[in-house]
Amino acid sequence: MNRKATALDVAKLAGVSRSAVSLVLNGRGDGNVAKESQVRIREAAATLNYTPNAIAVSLRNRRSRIIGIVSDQVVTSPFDGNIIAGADAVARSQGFVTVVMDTESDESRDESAVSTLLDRQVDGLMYVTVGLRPLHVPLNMLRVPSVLANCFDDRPEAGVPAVIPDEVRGGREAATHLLELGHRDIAFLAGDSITPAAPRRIQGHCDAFEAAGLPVRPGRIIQAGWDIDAGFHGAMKLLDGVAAADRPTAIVCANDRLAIGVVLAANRLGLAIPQDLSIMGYDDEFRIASTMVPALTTMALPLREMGAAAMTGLLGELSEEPENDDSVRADQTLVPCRLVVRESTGPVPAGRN
Amino acid sequence: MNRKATALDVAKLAGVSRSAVSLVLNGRGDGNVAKESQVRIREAAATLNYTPNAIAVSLRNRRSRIIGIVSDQVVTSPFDGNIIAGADAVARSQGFVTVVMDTESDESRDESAVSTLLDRQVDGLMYVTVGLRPLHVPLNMLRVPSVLANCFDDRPEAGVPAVIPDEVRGGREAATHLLELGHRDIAFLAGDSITPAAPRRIQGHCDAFEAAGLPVRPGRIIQAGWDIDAGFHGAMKLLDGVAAADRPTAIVCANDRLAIGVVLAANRLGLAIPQDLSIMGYDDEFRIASTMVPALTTMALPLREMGAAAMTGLLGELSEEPENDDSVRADQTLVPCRLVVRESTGPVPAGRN
DNA sequence: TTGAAAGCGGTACCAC
DNA sequence: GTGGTACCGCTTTCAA
Repeated sequence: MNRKATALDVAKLAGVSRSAVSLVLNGRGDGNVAKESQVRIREAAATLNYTPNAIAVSLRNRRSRIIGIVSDQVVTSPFDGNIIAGADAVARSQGFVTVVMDTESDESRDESAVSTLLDRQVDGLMYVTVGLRPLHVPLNMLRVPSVLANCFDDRPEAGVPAVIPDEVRGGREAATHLLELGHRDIAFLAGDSITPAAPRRIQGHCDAFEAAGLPVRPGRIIQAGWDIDAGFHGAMKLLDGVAAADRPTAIVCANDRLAIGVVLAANRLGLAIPQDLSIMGYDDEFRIASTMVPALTTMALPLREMGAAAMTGLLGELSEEPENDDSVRADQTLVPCRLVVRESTGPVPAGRN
Repeated sequence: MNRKATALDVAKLAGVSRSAVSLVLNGRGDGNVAKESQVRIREAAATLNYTPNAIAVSLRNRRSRIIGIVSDQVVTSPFDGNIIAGADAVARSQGFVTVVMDTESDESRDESAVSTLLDRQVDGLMYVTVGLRPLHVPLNMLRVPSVLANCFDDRPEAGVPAVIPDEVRGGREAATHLLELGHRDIAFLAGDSITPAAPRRIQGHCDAFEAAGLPVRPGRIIQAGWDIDAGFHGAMKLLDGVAAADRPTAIVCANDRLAIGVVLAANRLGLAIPQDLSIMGYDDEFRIASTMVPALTTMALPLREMGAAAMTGLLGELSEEPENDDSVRADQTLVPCRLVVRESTGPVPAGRN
């Protein structure tokens, strides 16, 4: 538990100066330090188990190689941890470390979280949210290069790039999957519209019908909620006591938990899945969608990819020439979702196409 | 985006020296700096929007006020983020910041994660796991005060304190809840025994029966798995085609997802919950247990509390006199679980008690 | 090729 | 009370 070795210790042991140690260990030894010295330095460093003090390096270089991540409740929620995981993997691969501050959805803590991070001299910032949503970036976030993941600032002047899932396309491809299976009467169980994810998925859903030249039956888009019970009750409304010919043959849900509720309802009503009813989820929630009975066909959110893309962009910005400060690029990168076909969807029942 | 103000800037503006600024802003002004100067310094700091550079402070004080957290897959999993959240809340309240490195369950990355953290000069370390499990603490972890959360090192000489849930008691109280409702034939659906959580919960289960002077029917403890499908198939084995008098009247599951599977099966078999069958979960998984249909009675894991307790202990150790280094306290703190009664459990069906 | 020395932004000791 | 100054550990320039 004795103090860690410093560059000076290494220098002494190798019989050289600290400068030499620094040069060699940073790969700029050739042409500056004699070959023999280099070897001795390397050996000394190894025997002393020397690694540089990152704090001191940060202070000296005025770059901490720390990326601050502010999240609204990613850490405590079972959902989007993968965004952070994806981001962190990229950061780590480039010698960065991330420190995340979770505001637990208390927006009044945004600014102070960013301040704390700024005081720690983070080189860049990333704001991550659990669900897709618009927000006003904390002003002090603009002090360092920043990026938004799974959220966006819709004020055009904000100028912070965002990486978000292509929800419209996701909704469209989900519907298309079912249309191709012959379904014509498809219901959509949405969550509330507090997050723009729901309306966008619905938009895509309708787009698919329009492209197919088919109408969306009125009353088939139901705003229920996001949880199991909402799915259950929504499904009961759609199915319970309704004549077979008047039931939708497929239900697409705005997330996998809704889909669980729908399956629960179908089981209770004695409907076989997918023979009598096809069910789709959304999210491909870890260990939920794939282990359901039946396993859920779902639209996977590209969480890891989003995190990775956001971090890659951010780090890229950091290494660029810092001349072009005010080239306000308010990009918005759309990452496509991934259709995962499992057992809960199948051909439309005979006579209903 | 201009450079941040430094203590020197403040000193100049206030017409004093850096030392004075440091003293005042650290609350040791009285008795050292004239009242007027104090005011001027505070004003100057405010107008310049000065906050100290944490990196510089760390270097000088040789304490970074950073706690490193190594997790096996907490971040990406939907489970134990709350351990980290609880830990982080405590850390933040004392001016610490946490940086978590997720090894994504690759144990070979343990050492390097710890090294990275150590290079960053963390003041302490915490190791968190998703499921309760024994482990060998990475050796270099012993270089700074450390704590384990939801895991433990069973080598007596390890000497790293651990905070874990009281699983035995949890299993006992779950069984007791059902026994009190009159159930006598209770099945236990366990996960695999890779994690000691399962055997401990089973242990508690059997303890409760023994305390009640009742036998556990043979074949009623089933090792299934941890996911929805395992619950489904386990339940089918227990219930499908079995005479009513020979069916268990209650099933307690080793987690909430197993319970979902059991409900799914019950629904399919036309069994009403809790009238025909009581079902218990374990974990009180966020937005799962409380929104199931019916809402699940479950045993809540004290995740936040564990994280908070672990961090509190760790920070306490940091502020203690560092004289008593080798007082190898291999404590193990057991945090009790919390019974949450909802709708999925009820009195035993008539004639089965 | 090498080493001395100047900071990076603070803190804290020590004369005055 | 006050300001000068050494130092935390490292990088980098510059003179020898």
